[in-house]
Amino acid sequence: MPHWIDELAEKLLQYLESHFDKISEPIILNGGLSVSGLQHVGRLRGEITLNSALRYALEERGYKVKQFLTLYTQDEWKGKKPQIEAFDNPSEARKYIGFRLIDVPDPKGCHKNWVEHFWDDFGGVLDHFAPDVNVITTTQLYKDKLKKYVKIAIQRADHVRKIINKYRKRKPFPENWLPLLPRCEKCGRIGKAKILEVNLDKYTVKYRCECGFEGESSIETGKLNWRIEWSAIWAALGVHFEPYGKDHATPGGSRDSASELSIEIFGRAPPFGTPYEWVGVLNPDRTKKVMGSSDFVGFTPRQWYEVAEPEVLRYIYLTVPIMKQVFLGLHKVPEYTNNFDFGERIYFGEESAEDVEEIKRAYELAVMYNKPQSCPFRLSFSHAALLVQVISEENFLEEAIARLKETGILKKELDLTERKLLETRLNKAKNWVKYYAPDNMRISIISFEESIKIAKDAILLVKDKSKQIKMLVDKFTSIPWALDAIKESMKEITATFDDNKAIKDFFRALYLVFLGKSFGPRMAPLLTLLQREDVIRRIKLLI
RNA sequence: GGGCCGGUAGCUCAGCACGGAAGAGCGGGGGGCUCUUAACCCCUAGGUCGCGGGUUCAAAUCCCGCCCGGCCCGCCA
Repeated sequence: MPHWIDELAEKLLQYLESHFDKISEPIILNGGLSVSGLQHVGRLRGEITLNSALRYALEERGYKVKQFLTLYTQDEWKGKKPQIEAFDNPSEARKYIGFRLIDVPDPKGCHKNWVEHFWDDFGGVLDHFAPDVNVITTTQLYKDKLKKYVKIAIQRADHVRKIINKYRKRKPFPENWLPLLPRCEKCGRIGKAKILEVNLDKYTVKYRCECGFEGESSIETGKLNWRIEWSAIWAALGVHFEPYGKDHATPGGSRDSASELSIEIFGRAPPFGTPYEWVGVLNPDRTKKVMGSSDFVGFTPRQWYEVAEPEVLRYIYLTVPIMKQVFLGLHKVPEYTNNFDFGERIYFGEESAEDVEEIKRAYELAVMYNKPQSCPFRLSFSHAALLVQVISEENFLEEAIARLKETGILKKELDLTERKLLETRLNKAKNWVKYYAPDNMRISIISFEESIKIAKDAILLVKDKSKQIKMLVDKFTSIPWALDAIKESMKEITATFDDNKAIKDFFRALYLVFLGKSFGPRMAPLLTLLQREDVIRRIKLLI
């Protein structure tokens, strides 16, 4: 069975053939986001990943494609509780209620405004999740491409009204209503003013605002009503495809009405589309919550990018059917990465499974233009997470490679691509350990005081070995403090033990004294990272 | 009132569009690795496939009804 992206591509091409005169190129894909708050990772699902994968599929079929992302920056800032609380001074924040998003100041003062502040954690890393996305704002569109369609909408206001009123039986708009929300120049709020007169030649609107101010402002600073706005954007950008969140998908909902307006008012077939399900957060305590921008629930693409590879997220989104809920938690990055690696091995035929074709395609669409030539060496994420904790900071890539060879996990020389991939993964793992790793995956040396306490138990494991341990201490005092010498010394000691059980107990005792638990990373490399004196005084506790 | 998604092993889920002896990963348990990792390798899950009907030689898979959970829309953008 073909991947759903390919099915979508075929359907889109059919739709374009039957609803547009011919398939005009480039094919325009658009997505839309209102920057009402936290720009979470869920918004990468439909508006970014889906579109970019679709784009890739269409390009494979020989079409030119352009991918847009429209930011709804002209929308009203509603001042929901979490939005207000984003400010240090909530009472002051209330005065921005009704402002356009673009006019609300940055609550933290580090960017030009609210939009730029919250866009940063999404837009700043967007390239890594999908290349060549043309990001535009409605604020900009109202100054250029949208003007023509704003005029049409106003000229055909009565027709617009009749269509929209079909969808709002309870509160129909009155006659002489215009689909325009002007911005008051005095109080700064949008959509609070009654329109008195529109001058399309000057492109201005006279209004009387709720605040009492009567004035005239440029239509550019206001906006169209939502449904007509959506269809106007389609017309202005020439959109052929746009996915939409499930909130728009209800029959008779905003997508349906916008489609009708597109045909009736702008004489243009609406874009093809598909609804998509929202994404939720999965917390380590297993509670779940749907991600929400203005509710500030979720985490951002930047947060993902710090601890995980972007293609891993793309792989998730491309594996799960688009109408199914997905819950994501950053604590599960190792698992997600494993799944991605699995897909990669399937793709390169290193492993077999059922439904191979779909897995292969999901992988291909996840990596797109960054596909390696052949199946690269991959270090499992959880192993990487442990490894980064026991190698030194500087030169960590070389050290990691040496360690991996030593333990037999890496058996060949890495090429440049593989080195790069490994380096990336180690870096992600390092951050992941810092922020999200559960305690039992953290390796940390306990204090000497704790060591003394725990030694009482540890010593029971090696109670008849004090002679050998003394010998070890002697060796440790005299050898050069380096990996090989440490390893040699330990081998010499354990060689005198009677059985495996004794060796195991010996190591358990060591782990207890250093880590406070009876297991841990390979001991010798760990010891090289510690001070000789510290190692010796702790081992002495076992005598 | 309308719409979507889910209910399969302790957990996360795959399998259902083309019905044919209940699956994977993780966790848990056991073992291996001339040296010790939660790396890597091997073994181990006996679960009313939400419930009830129907179709069929055969249903987790198709049809009908119901129950439970999560979510969206009901005229904001």
